[in-house]
Amino acid sequence: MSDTGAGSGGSGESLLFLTDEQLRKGIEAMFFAYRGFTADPDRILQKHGYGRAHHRAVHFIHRTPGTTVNNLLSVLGVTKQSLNRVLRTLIEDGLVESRVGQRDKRERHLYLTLAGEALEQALSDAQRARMRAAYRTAGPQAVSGFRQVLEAMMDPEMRRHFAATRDGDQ
Amino acid sequence: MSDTGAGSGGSGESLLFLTDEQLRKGIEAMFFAYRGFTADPDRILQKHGYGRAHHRAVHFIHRTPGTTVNNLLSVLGVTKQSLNRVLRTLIEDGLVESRVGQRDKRERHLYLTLAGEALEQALSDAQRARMRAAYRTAGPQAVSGFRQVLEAMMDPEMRRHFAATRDGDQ
DNA sequence: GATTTTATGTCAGTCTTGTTGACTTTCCAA
DNA sequence: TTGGAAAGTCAACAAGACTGACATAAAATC
Repeated sequence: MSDTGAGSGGSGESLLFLTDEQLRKGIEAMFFAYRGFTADPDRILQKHGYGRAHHRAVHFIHRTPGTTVNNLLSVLGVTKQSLNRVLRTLIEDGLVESRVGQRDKRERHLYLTLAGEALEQALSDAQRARMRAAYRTAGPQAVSGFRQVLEAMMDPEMRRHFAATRDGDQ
Repeated sequence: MSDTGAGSGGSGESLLFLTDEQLRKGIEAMFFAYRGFTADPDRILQKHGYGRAHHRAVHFIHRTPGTTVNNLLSVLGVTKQSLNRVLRTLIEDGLVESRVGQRDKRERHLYLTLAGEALEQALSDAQRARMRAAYRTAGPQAVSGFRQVLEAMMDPEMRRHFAATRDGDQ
């Protein structure tokens, strides 16, 4: 999946003249778009007294129910102290359940409670709505390119985490 | 899960069948890619004792020399107090020069010094290198789509800021 | 069985960067 | 000329990242 998506073979395709100006526009596009990308969930989170860190935790626990703390750490790329602060509040608030592992009792497996799923739903609905609108505006061709460039921009380890889940559209 | 995004009928272009799963992948792609996007500058900044906020200020002052603090505020989307702390250190360290406005003496016009330009160069070189590599990997078709989706994802006000500068590739 | 490693959690302290509130200087308009 | 608005600064606080040290329990290894 990480091999060049250029695919269609022609060597003429590699004649990509990228001026610094074009690259700068790409950089600013990432900056401005990421703000839009987080704006809707941020508003919802604020009402609950949570931050982006909580969103990320909830998102990835939803994506991979039963994931361990260590797993989550490597996906999120933060320290355990940092994650722990977030998880503690989520557990106290009854959004996340932490179950001792059966095979390995040192591990804690994380699950969203019904309340946790409800918050995840609200957050991801908002984010998906924006993503869907952007996709619709840009069209299917653009969606494919969008994903290809983003994947190529990741660090290899992140790309592994990214590719680790089912997909469906490529 | 929630509503599966099906084409709303109508025009041929809207035959975009977007499952929640596909949208979730797009969301995660943004998350992971943004980390890669900021990783290289972050390493450079750390050596200088700066953070991302400094990078953003330096970037936009470079882009629009002579911009006022207020201008910068609306682009960056933070409070003036927050920006001020960053600007103060940059001015103290001799990377940014603040000149009192001629027409309106309340305004401060911001410029990068030679040292400031040097840091900007180092930061944007690193970021452009990654962007260029991603573009090359993904191909020209993908680059166009990437930009289209990102622009569609921005809030309208950010889109204005984004579109406000010269472009070159579209 | 003893030791080491691993997984997790906690406490304390620092740093960046966001926030609000209060203030000064400057401009402009009634 | 006076009062309000705008631009910018200073101070204090909060979220959330970090490091470092330490505790506990379980698994793995010797």
